[in-house]
Amino acid sequence: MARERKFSTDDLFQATRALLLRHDYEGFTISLLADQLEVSRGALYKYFVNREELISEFMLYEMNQFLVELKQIEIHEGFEAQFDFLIDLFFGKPDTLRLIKIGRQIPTHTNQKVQNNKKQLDQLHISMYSYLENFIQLGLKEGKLNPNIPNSLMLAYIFQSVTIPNHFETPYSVWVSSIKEMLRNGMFIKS
Amino acid sequence: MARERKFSTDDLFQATRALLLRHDYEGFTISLLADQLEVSRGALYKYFVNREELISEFMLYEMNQFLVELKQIEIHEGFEAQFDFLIDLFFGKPDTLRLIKIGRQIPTHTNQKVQNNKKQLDQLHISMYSYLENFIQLGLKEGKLNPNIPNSLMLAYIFQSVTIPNHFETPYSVWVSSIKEMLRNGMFIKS
DNA sequence: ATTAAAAGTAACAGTTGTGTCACCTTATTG
DNA sequence: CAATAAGGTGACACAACTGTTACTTTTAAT
Repeated sequence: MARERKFSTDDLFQATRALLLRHDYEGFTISLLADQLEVSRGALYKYFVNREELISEFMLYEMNQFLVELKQIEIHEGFEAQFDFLIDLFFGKPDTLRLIKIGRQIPTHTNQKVQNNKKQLDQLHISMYSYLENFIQLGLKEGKLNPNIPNSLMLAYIFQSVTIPNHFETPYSVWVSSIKEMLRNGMFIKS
Repeated sequence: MARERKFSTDDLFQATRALLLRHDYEGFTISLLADQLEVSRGALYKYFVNREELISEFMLYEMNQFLVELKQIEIHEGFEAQFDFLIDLFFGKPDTLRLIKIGRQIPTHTNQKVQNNKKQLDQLHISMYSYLENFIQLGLKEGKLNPNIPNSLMLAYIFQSVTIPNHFETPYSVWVSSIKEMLRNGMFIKS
């Protein structure tokens, strides 16, 4: 008994994704989204009550997807294998990592649903960190990681690595292995 | 024969600085600036023709100041001393590094003066990189740096280090020395 | 004291965004 | 084929910006 939709929920999320990546959190507008989906702005408000609700909803979707993939880290035996898996995962999804950062900007002052979504999102964030924390713990237990460096710092470097712009267009495989080398042994030559 | 100003050029730049840091490039508005300086918006337009011109002007000022300090790297003898100087400089001025990034967002589509300021700013950027490039070259010449890692990657890690949030509030000196350790030798234990 | 330049103001027009609403359109189902 | 409910539209009110302008205020020089 309903009219046919001009776009699917998937279309909606995909367009949201693309626009968030192109224009950042600020800069993302409902008008842009409506243009992208070729509907009026009014139509979009049938599916969410405001911008924040849409974005928080989208971020939950995105984050859940990412966690499914990150969970695969547990399949890999040993720290070295997990390290390689992690770097490959992150470099295979640079956009996802950027989105996770962008998603942190959702403001707190808004309706109940958004509050709730933000709470869930925080929970997913914590899940993500606990996977990574386990990874670090394994590395320490195997005596591979330097125990003097704070865990959060090691994780931050791994995260940041993905976002470093390859200005001089070093070939991808060289770039990635340079980053692994940098993370493993730093920039100094062992003396 | 002129009336006394309610704010100095220095006040203007200081307020611009604080607001850019607080609100980012987007988010910085002339209204906020006027409030901060306790003048009307109209008054501000006596000193620049638009937002972009103000910001580009400010960035030139900021960048020139920074380069004066960075130039001091040449005083230090040897790569190790320069490395310590650089880290200390960067960690002493985390805001300045953020501003330099923010300054990269000035749009290209605007008046001639802004175009010109942007060109000058690019020039200063190049100057900055050439100091850093010399630093890297020295490290390579002294056989201290790993020649397999692209220079731009090493510089990126040094830059990024400053912006890593110290979430768990590790004491400052521990934090900085952990970062030096990470940059020097990575997170893996030497085997 | 007059005057003119510089500094400052407040109101205005224009743009771009948000969220809402009455109304129209379309597909299903009874 | 009529009823109905979901999908969609365009116009509206509102807010926050930007940049402009006619006008007022202050101050130093003549």
